[in-house]
Amino acid sequence: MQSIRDFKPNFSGPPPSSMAAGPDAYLQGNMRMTLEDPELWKNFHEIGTEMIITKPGRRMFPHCKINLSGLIPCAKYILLVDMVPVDGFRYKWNKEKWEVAGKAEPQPPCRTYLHPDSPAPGSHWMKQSVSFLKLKLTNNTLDQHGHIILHSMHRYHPRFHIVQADDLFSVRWSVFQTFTFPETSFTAVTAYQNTKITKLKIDHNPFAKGFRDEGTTKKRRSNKSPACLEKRAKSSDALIRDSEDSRTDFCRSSYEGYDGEEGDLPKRKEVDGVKEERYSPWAADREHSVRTESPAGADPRDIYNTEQLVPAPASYQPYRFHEYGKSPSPSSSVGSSSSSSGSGRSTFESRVPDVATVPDHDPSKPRTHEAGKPAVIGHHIYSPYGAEQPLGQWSGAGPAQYPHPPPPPPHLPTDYSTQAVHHGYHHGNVAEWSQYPLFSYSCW
DNA sequence: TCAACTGGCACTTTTGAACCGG
DNA sequence: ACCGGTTCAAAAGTGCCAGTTG
Repeated sequence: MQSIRDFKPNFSGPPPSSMAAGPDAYLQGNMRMTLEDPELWKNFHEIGTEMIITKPGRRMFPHCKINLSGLIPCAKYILLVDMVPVDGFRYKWNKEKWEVAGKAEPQPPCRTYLHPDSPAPGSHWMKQSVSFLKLKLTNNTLDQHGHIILHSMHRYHPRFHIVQADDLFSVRWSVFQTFTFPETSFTAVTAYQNTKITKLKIDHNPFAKGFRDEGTTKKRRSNKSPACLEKRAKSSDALIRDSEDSRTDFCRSSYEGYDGEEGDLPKRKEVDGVKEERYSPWAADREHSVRTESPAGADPRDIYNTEQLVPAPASYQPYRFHEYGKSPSPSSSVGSSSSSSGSGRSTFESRVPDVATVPDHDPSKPRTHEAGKPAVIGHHIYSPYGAEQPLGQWSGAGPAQYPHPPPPPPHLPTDYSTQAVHHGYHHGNVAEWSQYPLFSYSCW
C-alpha cells in the first residue's frame, strides 16, 4: 500500500502533450466551478431531490449546468460527470420522509458522462455555461446507450471532473480536478415519492407544463372515475395546500422550524448554510447537518462548491468516506471536511492518506502526486483496462462512439459494493483498486 | 399484501426539414 | 444561389396512472 502523494515524478518515456508544458502546467489553483441555478437546486435539495430513472433513460431535472473559470484559455480540457453513491444504504419513502431500508445494492457498472464538446479549449468552457442537459439516468443495468446506471431508492450525487487533456487518449496522464455540489445530491426513483418534488418539477420543467394547475390548457384526465378522482384528491392534498401558497413560495417546506425563517430564504442561504439542512427530509441530514462553507468565499455560489482534489474512482470514494467518516452520509463528510479548514486544498491534504491511497499497483510505473496540487491520473490508477486498452471505450467522436457499447469490465464483481459497505478497504490490493474505475465508459 | 416497477397515455417543448420571399 | 423568416410535423421529454411484478 502506498499513498499517492508518496509517488515521485518518474514517468518513463516521453510525456503526453498535456504534460509537455512542464511543472507549471499543474498549477491550476485558480480553477473554479460554480453551479448554475443554485437556488433551484437548493429548492429541490431542501425537499429532497428525486430523479426519475427509466429503462430508456431519463434526463435530470434540474439538469447540471456549471460555470467555469480559471482555466488556461488555450489549453484543452475534457469535462466529465459521474454519479457516486452518497452512502451505502437503500432508502424507502415512509410517512413523508426517507428512511433507511437496508444496505445498498451492489453498485451497477460505473459510467462516466463525457461532455460532447470535449475536448475543447479553456476559452470555450469559460465563455458560457456548460450544460449537461443530455445526460440520462437509467436503471437498466444492461443499458446499451451509455446512460449512467443507477439503483432506484438509492442516493447519489454527481461529480464533475475537469481534465486537462488534448485528446481522450491523454486523459490518463492528465491534470484533473473534481468538483461536487452538495445540493445536487438526489435519490434515484422510478416514480416520484414526495409530492412536493413532483410539484416543483411540474412548476419548473417546461415539458411538464401540461400538469400545472393554472395552465392555459384544461386539466388532463378530467373525466376520471369518481374513485380515481377521490384517490387523486387524497394524494394531491398536500399539493393543493402548497398551491395555495404563492408560486414564489413553492419551496416552503412542511418541516417544523421552517416557518420561523420563511420569506428569508435567499438571505439565510448565504448567511448560514448549515441551518438549511434542517429542512431536508433526510433524518440523517437533519441530525448530522454539516454544511459546506466557502473556501474562498467571494462568490456566494461557491458556498456550495466543494472542490475535491481527490483522485478517487467513482463508486469507491463514498465508501472510503463511509469508512473513515463519522457520518453515514459522505456528502456531509465532504462538507465538513471542506468547512473544517476553510480551504479545500488543505482539506485535501488532510484527507490524502485516507482517500487518495492506492494499492501498490505497479512499482515500475509510479504515479506523481504532491499534496496540494491537482492530482495526476496515473497510468493504471483509473483505467479498468490494461495498457493494451488505452481508454478506447471513450475515444473517437460523436454519438457513434458507442454503437457497440462496451461490455462491463469483466473483472468487475457484482458484489464489490457490498464489500465496500462492509468496509473492506483497509487492505486494498491491485484487483480491488481496479474495481473502481473513474472512467470506465464513454457516454454522451 | 404491498412497495416498487413498467408501459401506455396525453401533453409539452424541441428540432429540423420544407417552403417562401427578398 | 443564398439568406433569413415562417410553418409544420416528427421526435423527444414530461408526469399520471393502471396494471404487473416480486
